[in-house]
Amino acid sequence: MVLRGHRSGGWPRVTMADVAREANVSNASVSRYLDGVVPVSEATRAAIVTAIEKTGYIRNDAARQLAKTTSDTVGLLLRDPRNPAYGAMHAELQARTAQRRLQLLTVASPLDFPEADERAGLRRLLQNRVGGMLIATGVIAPEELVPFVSAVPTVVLGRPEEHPALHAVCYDEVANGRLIADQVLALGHRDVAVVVPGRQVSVAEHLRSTVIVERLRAGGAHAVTVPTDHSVRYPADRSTSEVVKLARAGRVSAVMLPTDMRLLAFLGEAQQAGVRVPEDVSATGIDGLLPGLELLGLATVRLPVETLTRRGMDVLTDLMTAELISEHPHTAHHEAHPGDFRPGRTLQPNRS
Amino acid sequence: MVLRGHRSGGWPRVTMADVAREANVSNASVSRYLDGVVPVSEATRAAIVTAIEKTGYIRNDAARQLAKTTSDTVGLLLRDPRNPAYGAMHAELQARTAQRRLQLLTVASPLDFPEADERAGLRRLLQNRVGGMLIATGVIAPEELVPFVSAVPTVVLGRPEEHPALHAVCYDEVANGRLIADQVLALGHRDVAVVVPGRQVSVAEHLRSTVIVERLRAGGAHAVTVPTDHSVRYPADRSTSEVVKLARAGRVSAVMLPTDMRLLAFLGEAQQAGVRVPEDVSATGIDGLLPGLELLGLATVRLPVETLTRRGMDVLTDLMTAELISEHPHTAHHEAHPGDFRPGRTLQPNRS
DNA sequence: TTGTAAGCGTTATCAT
DNA sequence: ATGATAACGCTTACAA
Repeated sequence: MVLRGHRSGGWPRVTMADVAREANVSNASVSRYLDGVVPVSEATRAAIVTAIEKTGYIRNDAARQLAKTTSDTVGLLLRDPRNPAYGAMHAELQARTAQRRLQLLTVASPLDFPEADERAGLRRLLQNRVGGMLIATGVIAPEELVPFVSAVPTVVLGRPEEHPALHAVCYDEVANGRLIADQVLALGHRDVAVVVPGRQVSVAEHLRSTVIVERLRAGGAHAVTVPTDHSVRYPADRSTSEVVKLARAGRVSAVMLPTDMRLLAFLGEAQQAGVRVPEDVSATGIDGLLPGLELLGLATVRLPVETLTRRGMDVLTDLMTAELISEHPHTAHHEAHPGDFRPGRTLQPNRS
Repeated sequence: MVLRGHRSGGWPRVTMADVAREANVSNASVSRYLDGVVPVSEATRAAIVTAIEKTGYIRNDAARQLAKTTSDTVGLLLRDPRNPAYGAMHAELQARTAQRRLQLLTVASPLDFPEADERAGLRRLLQNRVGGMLIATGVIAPEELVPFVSAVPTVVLGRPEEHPALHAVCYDEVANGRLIADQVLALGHRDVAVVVPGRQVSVAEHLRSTVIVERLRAGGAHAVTVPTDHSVRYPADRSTSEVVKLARAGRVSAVMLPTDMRLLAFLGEAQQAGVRVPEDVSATGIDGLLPGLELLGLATVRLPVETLTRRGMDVLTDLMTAELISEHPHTAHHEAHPGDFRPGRTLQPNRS
């Protein structure tokens, strides 16, 4: 499909030259006025302003980007807008970029073909010559990311990243996993089911779950792992039914899931199967970002989105300006931010 | 802040000319190969492919856009990514644009300064010379939209729009309001509180609520309206406490809110105030898009996002191709899609 | 099928 | 402070 763009239909596009002619000044003056950094005389300013009003001129960003070799657009690769955890991140980043007078260009990757699409999304961002990139908890492997990173300042956001060439501001998934595992242990649970997504599903989820399992075992509990290769789409995949089955059989007194969306899925299936939470089995998630969380009484860890996005933007802009002065640190920046445990009625002392 | 972009730091940018030189062909051949529509000989194809591999070339989209006067990017103005209703829309649209080999450029407007920011967002989209625009339930007035619309094919999405110059694919808020009001009436409620947001908060919400009020009154019920000038941020604004007060005083047997997020806020405050839902008062929302909906048992109307986004993209691409052949319909296209009532335990027969 | 060259609408350099 | 004019990297007639 070939689509005609802006030039079509309506009036012929008005360019900067039109404005200049209308205002009886040079092209350059208009450009300078628009930039606002070099001062122009009051007379020309006035002429330009009215000319712009009259013509309805809007600056062509493509031409601008081509002429400047710099960009004030930040690219965001976003995993799944449907998931409130990413929605919150998107909203936060939007606000923070606006604050810094930067643009945010968002590319979302549909859940269904993550790998291929994240690569394509990355390319699209690069084609747009973004000045910096934010990778929000993608599934793409670090090695694949590295070649891109040499082209543009990039910060991996949210997902734990140890790669020496990738700057990262992430959730402290190790701390988070321990935090909630300790709560479960403290309440006397000794037989616990844990859903463990593969790392190709989500690096973060995989890490959370494995940490939880380790911690449970270190604490003397018996942890039953239930693997899954499916994304957190609600409603659920097979691992959920698996866990419900374990609960119904009384084989576990608690069920732990790496995200609140999965917890929701579990609660839904449990309800249908007649398994009561928390009477029959306790359950926990991680996120703390779902609207309605408190009403449902989800026991979870609240991720620090606000801190994450703030620090992420800090690091990225530092990087972008550092490149400006050709200062290349050879050690990538890594930082991790733990969340807070949020008690909820889905997690109760073990009564069995 | 001045930020250096792509050109900085890493290697000097490789251009199409570099690829052409490497492959011993002309610039034009490379361009044609990349476009894929005009065939090139096998020999040149092979040479180009290896040259691209070797150089790591990535096409500069700004230059491309400048040279073509058309764009295959669709701009999306999105209200609030934190709200699952918009998150769902975003995800859907992402998938649908990808399907049509179009790009989706998203600009989100933070809740706090809707009016000014939506105008700015629109400008940004236009500066990017998008080939089409999707306005997802903004708050900006139709009159303000019209001048932009003459520049680019535009479809208003989700929010009810009657303006003769604006194409719109929206939720049938009248049908939705009636649908749920009828349910409440049928269950014998005769004293009902309705939260009514101002139209400057949200055109859609305003309409939903006023329709509900009308319908209730037409059905012989007494409707208490509680106005609000605040956005649907959870937790709540004063109108929520107001409604809780009415419920506690026993002045109403049901409370109706124009969105599920508001319903959530109400449920939260009610719980804290010791008002039981549905024992003391029934409550309804509209959306049906919250994850965990069924668990909470929200009585609501499920909005048809899938249909909306599909039709929206249909209309937009029609418009974009119609402009191509200079065919200008003088009557704007309007269509509305009703949702489905979803029963939930928050809505019960009136027992008072 | 391939190459040449004239734009596309800005910004930036260098005079003035 | 302002005005020419050369990039910027690509597409697309038009020629060959």
